[in-house]
Amino acid sequence: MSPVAALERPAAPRRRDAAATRAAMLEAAKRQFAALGYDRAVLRDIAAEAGADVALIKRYFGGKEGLFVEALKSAIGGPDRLRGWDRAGFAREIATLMAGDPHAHEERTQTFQFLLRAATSPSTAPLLNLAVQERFLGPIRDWLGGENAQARARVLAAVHIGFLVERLIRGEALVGAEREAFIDRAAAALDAVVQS
Amino acid sequence: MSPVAALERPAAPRRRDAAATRAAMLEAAKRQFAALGYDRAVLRDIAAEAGADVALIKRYFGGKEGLFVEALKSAIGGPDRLRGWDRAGFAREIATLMAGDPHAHEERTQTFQFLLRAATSPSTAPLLNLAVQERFLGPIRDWLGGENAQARARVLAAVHIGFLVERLIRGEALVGAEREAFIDRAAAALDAVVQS
DNA sequence: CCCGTTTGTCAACAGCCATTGACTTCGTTC
DNA sequence: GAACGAAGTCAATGGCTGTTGACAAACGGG
Repeated sequence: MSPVAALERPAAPRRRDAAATRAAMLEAAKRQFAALGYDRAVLRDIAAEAGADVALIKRYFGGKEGLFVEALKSAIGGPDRLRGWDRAGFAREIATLMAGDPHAHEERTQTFQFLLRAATSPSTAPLLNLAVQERFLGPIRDWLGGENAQARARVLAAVHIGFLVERLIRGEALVGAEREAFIDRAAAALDAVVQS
Repeated sequence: MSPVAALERPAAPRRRDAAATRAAMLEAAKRQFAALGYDRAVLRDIAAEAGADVALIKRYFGGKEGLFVEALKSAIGGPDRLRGWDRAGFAREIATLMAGDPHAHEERTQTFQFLLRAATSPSTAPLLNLAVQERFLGPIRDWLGGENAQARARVLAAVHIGFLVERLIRGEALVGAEREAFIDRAAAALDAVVQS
């Protein structure tokens, strides 16, 4: 019934490669967790989507929670992601991003859903908190510098998150005058935090 | 172990009253769903907290989903928080709320948590969309007034939600100097939107 | 070519939980 | 006060899902 991996020419079931299957499972996990949330995501389905067996999840990740943490880290990315941002363009760039681009946002949206779901689920919130602290708040704090960097980083993260959620709820991208107005306001809000 | 309804004098098991037990179950459901989310919330516990039996949930609400929807409606219909806010105090009030209060952060954030967690349940997405539009975006827009009210309302709602989520992830309330700094910055960010 | 190790597969288990229907008790009406 | 319906209780059942250990196949070095 499901169009999972129906047409994956069964003649070449992928040469045995632990790293590859591990990566495939991680990818599938990100998709499933994003779409369904932690509790509703089913290990069997994740494994199936990756073209692997459930038992391997235990072997490679220890269990469901381990898989989730690993997927979370993979989704958030490394702590050096902020490198190269400049203060001037930052606010408007983020704002434009959040207004929504009709194209090319598939992957980003998925990551968001993933993070949002993780945030709103009590079972995973502590895990997310840890990851955010290490890979988001810390780097942003350092990037901001100056006084009260920690608190400002918190606020910045909150505002950022807010735009992501709004974008997610809205569903479609903004257009025309409303889009311009939105970007202006959002950039102003972000700048208010970045500029001390 | 759990301090559910242990001390509800068992001598007076409540005179038979369908409406009352229904209401009690709804109240318990709101609490449990807010605290645990849809999936982790257990009907047995909800019934127990309401001092009723599980089977009645089926009879009165049709099932778990029905109970959830009903609880959501009930939560949405709560008091309107925007009434009486003035432009001057608004930002700081919200910011303080989001910093977290070591005490008394039960009732106030429960509804918000419930709504946020509900956002991840596909079956309630339309319901929630409507609620956000009617009870959040609409009032905020009217309250803001002036030019580009709609766009500004979007941004304001987004920032607000962002703080909610950040609070949810963070888990604990802020204290001391960081708390003060956070409130200041958050208020500034909100003000940047409110003041046209 | 052989053997140990890695990789992948299979089936069963065990716990949790919503659902369900039959049964009992209470309240009300005639 | 008898009978009917509503309110509440109880136990069992069935499905779902994470986990687990035993087994088979492939790989690679000696």
